[in-house]
Amino acid sequence: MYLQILNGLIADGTEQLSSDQLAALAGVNAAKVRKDLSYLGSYGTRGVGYDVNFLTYQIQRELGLNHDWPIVIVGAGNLGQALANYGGFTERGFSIAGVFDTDSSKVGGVVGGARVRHLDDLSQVVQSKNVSIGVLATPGEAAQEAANRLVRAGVGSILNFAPVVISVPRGVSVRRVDLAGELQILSYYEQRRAANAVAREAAGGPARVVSA
Amino acid sequence: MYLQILNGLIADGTEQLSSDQLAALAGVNAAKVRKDLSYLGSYGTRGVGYDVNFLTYQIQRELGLNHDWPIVIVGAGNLGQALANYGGFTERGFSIAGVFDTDSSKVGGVVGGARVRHLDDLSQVVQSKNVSIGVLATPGEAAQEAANRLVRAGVGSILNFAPVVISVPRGVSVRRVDLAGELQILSYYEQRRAANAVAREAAGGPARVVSA
DNA sequence: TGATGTGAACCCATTCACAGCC
DNA sequence: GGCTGTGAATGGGTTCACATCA
Repeated sequence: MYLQILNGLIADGTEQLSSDQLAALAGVNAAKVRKDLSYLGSYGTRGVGYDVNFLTYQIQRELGLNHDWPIVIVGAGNLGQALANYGGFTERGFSIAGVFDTDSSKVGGVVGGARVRHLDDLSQVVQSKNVSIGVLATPGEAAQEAANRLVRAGVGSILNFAPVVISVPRGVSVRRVDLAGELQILSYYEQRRAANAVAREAAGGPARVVSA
Repeated sequence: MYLQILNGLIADGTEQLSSDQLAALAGVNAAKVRKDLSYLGSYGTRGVGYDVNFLTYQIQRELGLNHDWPIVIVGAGNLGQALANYGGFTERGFSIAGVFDTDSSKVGGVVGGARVRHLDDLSQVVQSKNVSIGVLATPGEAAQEAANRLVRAGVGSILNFAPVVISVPRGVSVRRVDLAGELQILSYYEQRRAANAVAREAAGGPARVVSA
């Protein structure tokens, strides 16, 4: 998140900022910002703040973003196509080494400027292009099998967009993005908000509102 | 996450499960599962476990998922189109009340079975269809202005897919999904894994591997 | 016996508060 | 004076351990 905010500041031309300012932008405590950044080293200047460009560079280096990471996308359905077309990945240093599917009506088609290949070719591409990150964008039913294939092919990390929890061998990292789940969380807030509104109306007094 | 796992179990036909089993599936501690579920009430049976269907219903009710939530999608680019086409939202009770854009080349087109409308019509749709959740899928430059419009239209919660942090008035909830950011986190793991592999090779001994 | 529900203990991220430095 | 960097204090989420009950 800090990195994203810093990128925005660079675009604006800002060159210096204090932990206070960064904290306000990130919506966190200033002490937390300083503590977090202190784990990277002492890159601030007392009395002045942090140099935006330098700090950005240090965070990128720590995250391993100083070189390109090739990724593969498994699943060329709605979501897979969107992710392949989505410029945000390549913009931030993740090149798409291949898009894969098992559906013969999809294989051979072009998505995001690349031809869709059959999942059987996964291993070959992962190994020849040194891919270590895979994106899972299959339907739920196919997700576990696709994950198995990714692991067997040698991928070490999986970003799972499928609406199921997958299991992987120890040592493989998984992050799951549950798109509908995010909406569910918001619906919870909205339900609380609605309940509060009702309570307020009944009491005639002010009521607290749920906030993220 | 519990809900998602439970949905999978229902599909499998599982009817009972213990906190131990659920914990294993969720990758957490069994005590945590029991503590979490205890906040909903005492819906387990000592010596037996939890009834999958009943527990699912209780979680859904708590999250406010016992009725449909209409949502609007702002931004009909790659990501917006994908989200509109993505079946996962409607499947889980989020109907798409409208897709909006400011680009005249997109307005009037059809996405996800619905016509794309101009952002100027946002307020009208939000109010007539009682929409309280908005999905932001615009480019970064347009995100803040689109968020302002969502808030003005009366939306109370925003799911932000734009690659920037937006600010909203107090009382409005925002959740941000940073797609590339997720990959960045994985790239960090991979960098560590690579560093460990090098260290192991140098030492000739076993090395620890980073895991999520 | 076996698994839940929960007070108490624990642990670690967050915050405070201030010394240290520009 | 102003802001960083960090030891110490805090607070709350997580885990333990066991009373409780089917």
